[in-house]
Amino acid sequence: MTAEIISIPRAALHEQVAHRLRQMLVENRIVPGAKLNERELSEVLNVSRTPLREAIKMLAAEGLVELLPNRGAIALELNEADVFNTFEVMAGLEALSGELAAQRITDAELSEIKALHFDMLAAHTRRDLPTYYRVNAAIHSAINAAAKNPVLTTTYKQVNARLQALRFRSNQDEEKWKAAVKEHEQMINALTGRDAAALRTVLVAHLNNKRDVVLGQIQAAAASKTTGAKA
Amino acid sequence: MTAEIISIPRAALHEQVAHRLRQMLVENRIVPGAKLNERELSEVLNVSRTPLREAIKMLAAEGLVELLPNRGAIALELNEADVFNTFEVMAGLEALSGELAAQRITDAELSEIKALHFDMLAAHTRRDLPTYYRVNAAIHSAINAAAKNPVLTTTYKQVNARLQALRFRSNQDEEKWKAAVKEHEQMINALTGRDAAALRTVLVAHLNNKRDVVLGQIQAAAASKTTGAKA
DNA sequence: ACGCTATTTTTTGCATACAAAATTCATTTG
DNA sequence: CAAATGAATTTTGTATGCAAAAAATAGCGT
Repeated sequence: MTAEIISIPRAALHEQVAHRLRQMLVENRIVPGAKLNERELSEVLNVSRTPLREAIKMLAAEGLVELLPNRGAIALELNEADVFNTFEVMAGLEALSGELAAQRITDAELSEIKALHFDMLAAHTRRDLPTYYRVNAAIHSAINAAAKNPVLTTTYKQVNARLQALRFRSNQDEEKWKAAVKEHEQMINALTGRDAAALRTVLVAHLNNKRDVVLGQIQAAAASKTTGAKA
Repeated sequence: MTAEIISIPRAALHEQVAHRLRQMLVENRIVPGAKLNERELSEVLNVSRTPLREAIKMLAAEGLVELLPNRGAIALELNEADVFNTFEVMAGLEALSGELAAQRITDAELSEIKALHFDMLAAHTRRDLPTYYRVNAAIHSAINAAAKNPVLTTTYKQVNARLQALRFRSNQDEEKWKAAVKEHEQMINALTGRDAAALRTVLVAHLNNKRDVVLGQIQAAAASKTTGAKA
């Protein structure tokens, strides 16, 4: 008697393809502005064009790719204004997450976030940026989860995904990094005190700073490009 | 010489289909929970199943339909918790719209909103609910536009679309209607004074009341259904 | 040599065809 | 007669084929 042969009726093909494309976009394996060639992708992903096209339509609705009539799809390309606007919405969604989380978080959830906070401090102390990024995202995700609103979570993830692609791996300003860690401490305090208003304030400030860092990097990248300096 | 035969290279078929399906869903021509039969719909819409399925995938990504593996798609069905959560997010998005609008609105935009406000008062005085709804939506839309953030507008529309389907045509409580109009007056005042904080407060309260009205109607509908009373 | 146009090639968009899964319906059996 | 089983039908999911549009290329003239 084999235990559970029906491993799991794995997700539909178009779902798998959408998932893999999302990864490729977020990891910059498909760079912003790049064309999504259907024949090429269907070969790489080993599926026919039909489920591939269905997946691309989903990504378009999610705002990860742009559909050009009769010219296929291209990976989302954000100009400075787009980044600014997207961060503005993210700040609003984070603020809402924080407000609700402050009201609804359980002690267990709060403990876990505090643990993650120490993980983050460790990563910061080691100047381990990748781990810092990962833990940082986990903390924001945990706050969002504590808000206990699936609609908010979905909306948050969808908008956030558009920004993931431009998560520069380059080290950010040491001073700003310190400030970010400081803000995280304030977040923990606000959460512990179940102070919704305070958490909103901290999160909005935090997101605004994040926005400025990213915009600064974009401007720096643009400048080095025009002057011909290498990355 | 015929004037402009090439009217406009009309949108791709899957876009048209998505648009029409959205309408059918929002207007409750496809009721919540109903199956979207592909053969049936492709006959009604006079397209093959390929662009139809692409459109359905887009609607799924927008959250207007739910995809059931190997069982097609069904129109979004919201339980009370879903409605509550969706309104919670809408309140956050409205609040953000208001905050930004208070900072960025032009005198011309403000004048137009004031004009719409009078249209709304007229509709209220006439007890003309359909017009009231239309103008009401136009005002909220105008505030959103005044925020001048396309990402916010898109997100707002997408989440709001999920609630459109349950916009009951039934008359709401007279007292609550009056309260809603009162809130709109406060909105105008806050906008005129460019008072972002005040507008946020009013809009959140306004959305919470809207939420309660809708939830009340859902509960009433559910109750009359179980008791067998007719609508 | 350069720019413009015509032709080929590629690519997208839609329709159709086929396979697999789910649903329906009839039949059988307790 | 009800429940269960199994075949027939319907429906979804994927692949392929074909037409139209866009892109690339070659040819032409200046």
